[in-house]
Amino acid sequence: MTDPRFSTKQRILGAAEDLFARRGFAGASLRQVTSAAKVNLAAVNYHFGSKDRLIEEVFRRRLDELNAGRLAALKRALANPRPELEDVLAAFINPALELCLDKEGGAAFVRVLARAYAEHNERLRKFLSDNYGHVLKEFAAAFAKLLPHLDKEELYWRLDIVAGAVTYAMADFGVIKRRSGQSEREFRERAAEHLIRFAAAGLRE
Amino acid sequence: MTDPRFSTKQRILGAAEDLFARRGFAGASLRQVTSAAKVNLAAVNYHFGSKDRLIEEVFRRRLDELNAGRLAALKRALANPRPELEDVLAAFINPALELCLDKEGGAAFVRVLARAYAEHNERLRKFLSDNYGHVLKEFAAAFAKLLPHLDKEELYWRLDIVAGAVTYAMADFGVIKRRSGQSEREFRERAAEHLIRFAAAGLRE
DNA sequence: GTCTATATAAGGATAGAC
DNA sequence: GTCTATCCTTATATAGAC
Repeated sequence: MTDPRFSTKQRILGAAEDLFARRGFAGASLRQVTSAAKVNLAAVNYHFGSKDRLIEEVFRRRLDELNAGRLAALKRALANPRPELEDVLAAFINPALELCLDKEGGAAFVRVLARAYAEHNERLRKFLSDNYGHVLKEFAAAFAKLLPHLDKEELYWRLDIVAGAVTYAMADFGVIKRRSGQSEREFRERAAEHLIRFAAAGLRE
Repeated sequence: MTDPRFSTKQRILGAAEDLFARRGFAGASLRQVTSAAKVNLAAVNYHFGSKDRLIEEVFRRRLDELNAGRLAALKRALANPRPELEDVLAAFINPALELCLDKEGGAAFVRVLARAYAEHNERLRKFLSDNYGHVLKEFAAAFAKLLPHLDKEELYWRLDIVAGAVTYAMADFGVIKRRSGQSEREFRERAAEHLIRFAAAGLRE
């Protein structure tokens, strides 16, 4: 009994994720969240203390796993004696793709992640940088090895562009719609393929 | 007297632009806007009718000029008998760059524009598509001519990726910081150069 | 851990004087 | 066109019973 996957806490996190994706952090109220989660309004403050802390927990719940997956995939890619640029890009992108496709609410979460960039919120930036900054560092080092013709500044410019393109594409902000008859999985996998090819070309240039 | 550039209406639009960029549409209240604009709270409803209509006017004030500039630049680029891919990309990007650099509040506006993508707001999407969709169509046609090896679906995928990278980079969502001693103009121009080179490589691939 | 009830602040919008 | 004052709704957060 009391399956932890459907605990009050998890239901709140799931509802918050969905509403933050659709309406933003300021746009989604705790009343809307608790109502969607079918829990009492007071439960948010009991379990999380405040709306800001709830927001952080929405990130932590997914990012711990996502970034562990990215690091593991990077390690596998670099186990190859001559890794390809595409492999490192895939190590970054594919775990996000799996999150989108395999986890309940995963697609909502990547949109929440994209919102975080737009927020420019210092508290949120610090939280993300403190907790997950090392992952970006490891990827940057791997790209640097594969692209020795780029100096550090040039490399960072391009990685910043790649990060933007990936974030935007994963969050499905674009105008391309899924064709009828095409599954969500097919659609997303195509998007990831295009993204990897495009980014690899831009990085190699 | 009564310089229209500093009218109550324009002051509200300027303050709204700044606050929407920094806090989002839901995150910035009309009280904050009118306080920053040094006008009375009731002035928003008098001049615009509602917060939603104010948001639309914030877009219209800039986008009319921005998109006219983009179309004019596209026309100039296509006047060349053998236009380069980079020229068409520049026709799209440079007017946004000028807006950022030369117009008071321009930098805030491009961030507002990026927020609009994240919103997925149907009302806002329809407003933007109705009023400025034809500009994107003209650019898509120009790219199609320059990239005959790409079928329509392939082309649209890539343009979607480019749009994301441009939006994200222009809104300054990335982690790269301006170096001390580097002017805002230098910094932004470098960003645009990198963006154009990167996007051209990804499109040609 | 979950509820009701409520404190307290802030939100958008408007009425009506000037 | 601009002001004050106010209506009404919604917000976050908490106190205290169960």
